[in-house]
Amino acid sequence: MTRLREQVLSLIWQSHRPLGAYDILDSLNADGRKAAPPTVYRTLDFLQRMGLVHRIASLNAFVGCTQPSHHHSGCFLICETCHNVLELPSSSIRNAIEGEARKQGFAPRETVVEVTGLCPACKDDGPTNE
Amino acid sequence: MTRLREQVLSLIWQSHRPLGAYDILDSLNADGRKAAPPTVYRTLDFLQRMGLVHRIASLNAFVGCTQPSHHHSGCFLICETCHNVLELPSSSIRNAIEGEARKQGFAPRETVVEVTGLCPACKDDGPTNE
DNA sequence: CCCTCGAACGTTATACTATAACCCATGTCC
DNA sequence: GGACATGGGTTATAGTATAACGTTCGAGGG
Repeated sequence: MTRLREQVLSLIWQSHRPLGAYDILDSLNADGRKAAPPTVYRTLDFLQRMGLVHRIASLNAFVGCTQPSHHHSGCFLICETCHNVLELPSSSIRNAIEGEARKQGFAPRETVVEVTGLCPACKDDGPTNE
Repeated sequence: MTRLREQVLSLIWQSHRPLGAYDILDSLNADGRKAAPPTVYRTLDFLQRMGLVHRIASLNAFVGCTQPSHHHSGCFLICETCHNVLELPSSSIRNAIEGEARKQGFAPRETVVEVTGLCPACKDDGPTNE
């Protein structure tokens, strides 16, 4: 765990919503570091391999993992209004999906589950928040 | 359904594996049409709205829908070796996921389920195919 | 001690994906 | 025939990601 990696992980954790790679890049540079895209992507790759960060494919963005202990990727609820992301543990869903895949003779390696919609707060606020 | 839309849909159907927007663009232009990216993206948007085409978020690519009758998005098994994609109907999985989301007070609008791994053929071929 | 090697990161350039904004042609409906 | 909606061409640019190579530094072996 180097200074750079700590710095990126901390940025991601502080945000509580998905950050784009270039958001991270800008923060790093605002912070005095002279970084270019490969630096950020390499760091994100590392953090993903460590299970500390997830990539949200629907958004091309990155969030902190809420349960770094389990390495499995989660199931994400993505609010279209406030852009917060909630990670569900819900390995049962994952198991169901991968079981279904195996029934087809498919060998699953990684599973992405991303639900887009409205989070409780934004749903109740009605259209005022949009 | 215009000529352009038929042409794009036909390209996607003929390929049986995800096509990038720029692959489609190149095919169109090889075919005599003078197209630019917005033309392709607009057409893809239309075909998605019609439920004829799905976007694979993990790949930034597009596949034909195998069941255009049901509008819901499917569950995709993506082979890392041969790049074929199998769409599972499996609305039960979708229901389970969205039920789980609603339990959290979340109002789901769209759900992405993408499983990456090895398809039956590539799994059995072993590493020879890689 | 010096050498090698690998990991981490910097640097430059470029590839790939997607959209904004504006234009014009055509068809429909009153 | 004028108003308006739709489809699609055109130009430019924004946003996301990687290739390829260089530099530094520390660990371990001879």
